[in-house]
Parts: sequence; C-alpha cells; structure tokens
Amino acid sequence: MKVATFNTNSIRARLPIIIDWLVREQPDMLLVQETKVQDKDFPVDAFDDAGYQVAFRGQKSYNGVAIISRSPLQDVVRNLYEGEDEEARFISGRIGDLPVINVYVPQGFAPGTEKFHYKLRWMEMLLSHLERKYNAGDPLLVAGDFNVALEPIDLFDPEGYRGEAGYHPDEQKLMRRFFDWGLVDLFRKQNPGGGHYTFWDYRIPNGFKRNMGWRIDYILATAPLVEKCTRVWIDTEPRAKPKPSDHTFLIAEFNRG
DNA sequence: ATGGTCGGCAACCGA
Repeated sequence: MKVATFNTNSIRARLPIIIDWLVREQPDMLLVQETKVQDKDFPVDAFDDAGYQVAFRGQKSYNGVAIISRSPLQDVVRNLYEGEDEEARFISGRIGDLPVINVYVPQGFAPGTEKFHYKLRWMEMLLSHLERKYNAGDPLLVAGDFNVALEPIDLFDPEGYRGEAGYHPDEQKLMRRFFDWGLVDLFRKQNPGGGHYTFWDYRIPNGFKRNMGWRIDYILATAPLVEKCTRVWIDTEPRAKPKPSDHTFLIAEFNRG
C-alpha cells in the first residue's frame, strides 16, 4: 500500500503535475491540501480519467482538502467539530478497512494574533477528535500539512525562526501530544537526519536551490501501521518544475496484510 | 543586473 500527501497550492493550477504523478507512482491514496476550489468547480473528471475517486471539501479562494483514492472513500466526514467548520481544513473517511484523516492545519501568521490562537485551538480540536472517535491501538493514518516544524533539523534557520509561527513551542507541544496519544511521525522514524524538507517558501530567493526549507508536512500512523511501514520519502519533483509548487509530495509505503 | 513569489480573483489576502 502506498500513501502520499501533497499541499497543492491550487489543485487546478497543479493538475497536470498531480495527474502525471498519480499515473507514474500509482498510489492507493493521495491526500491533498490547499485545493483552493469550490466543490462545484472541483476537477473530478481528470481524476476519473486517471482511474481515481475523489472526496473533497473546498471553499472560495482559500483552504480546501481532498482525498484521491483507488477505492472510494467511505464514511466521509468533512467537519472537524460539531456543526459546520467555518474553514475547509478537514476530511476523513475509510478506505477498505483503514481509517484516514487529511488535515490542513492553519498557518497561524504570528504569535499573539487571533490567527495564531485559532491554529492552536484547531490543533486541540483535532486532538480531542482523535481521542473521542479513534483507538490508538487500531490502524489509523493522519496526514497533511501541519504547518509546524518540530526540531532544529526540521527547518533551515532554526535560530532565525525561533518562536515564530511554524516553529513555536506552543505548536510543538501540541504536535507532541499527537505522538503521546499514539501517532508516529513516519518520515522521522525512518530518516533520523536533518535537511529533508517538504516546503520551501516562494518568497525566499532561490530557496529550493539553496535548500532553505521546512519539514511541516507529515504522515502519522498508529502502531499497527508503523510496523508495516517499509519506506518513507520526499519526492521533490513538483518543487523542481519550471512552474513549481511550494510543497512536495511525501510518500509512505506499507506491507499489506 | 535599480529587479526579487504564487494563486485566486479582481483589490488585495493568505501563505
């Protein structure tokens, strides 16, 4: 089984990259964030032609998440909390026997702002959602763009960004509560070294060429899946394109059974 | 080298 996550920064602008990648890599599922498309305009046909199903929740201009999969997503949930989420950042379901959660955690802007507090609240809501609805002893995948770098080796300039949004102790504490609950950061488990990033900010000149990036996208899994995980890697192809995306694909492979 | 990011969507906002 092969699972990937990718912040698309517009699924329509990135559609050829995504379809090419699906055809070449043939994953069982691809979790995407920042689709930036309303549901009525989601490019369903392109995925159908490539042999994939899609479940999505979008909104105008911002955010938006989708799960693209070989077999259809079942028991789909499009809201993190009771009632209707004001922002399209969460979609979950089940593919075969496997429960899957796809998240686009708020970026947070800057500590002390309302956006930053919203980010922390959102992560707390996700945590309580897990505690309420899932058992850490059962298989579960939680992946997406968490907008948090955990350790100094997870961003190019830890000193420079210390205490800012994306590298702040309050965010990191919340990330570690996911780990305490029973989720494992699969990339980190398989790759103890630093300098491996999933995001390079467009605003840093030649940031990708100079590897000035951040590791803020994750594939997290509970113990029964961790032991089946054979390989985790980052595919920088979309970031190296002439018309690059700011994030890259993060992929994990598992033994079946 | 007197410039220097994207995408959505129509003037800026968010990342």
